[in-house]
Amino acid sequence: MRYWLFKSEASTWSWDQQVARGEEGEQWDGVRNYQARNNMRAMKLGDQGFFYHSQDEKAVVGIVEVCAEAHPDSTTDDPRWECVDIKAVRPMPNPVTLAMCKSDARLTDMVLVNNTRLSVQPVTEAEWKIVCDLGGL
DNA sequence: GCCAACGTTGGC
DNA sequence: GCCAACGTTGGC
Repeated sequence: MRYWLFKSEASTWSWDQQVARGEEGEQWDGVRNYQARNNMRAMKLGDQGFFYHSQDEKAVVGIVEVCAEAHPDSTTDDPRWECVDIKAVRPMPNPVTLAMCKSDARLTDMVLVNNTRLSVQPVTEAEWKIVCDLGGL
């Protein structure tokens, strides 16, 4: 089991929209970045991920699960781009903000803190537990 | 709204 | 294969 973080602007695709998709989930399309795509290719069914709202909220607002492994991105004909499907698992009782992550000495190596522009990121097990703890899970 | 960081593109 | 130019993202 591995852990990930999915970043989205709430105005483009929000946690509420993700929740509304239910068990069916939704493909995480539109990624046009090799690093992010490679991360998605590495995902396995059942892997867990954080759902992060960038721009306005800048916080981890929920937990998602990979419900389909990498497949072609239906929003483009370009065969280079693939995506996974994810479904909402549960909301964070208390959203974990970027500021909280930055100020926590245990999270200084977190990709979210160091590479703000990567939209699909790996999260270590230790980081996962810390963020879940901060979020009230 | 600005700007820094970073990825991608294209000319050479 | 290098590097300058450009576009995009996202924090502030």
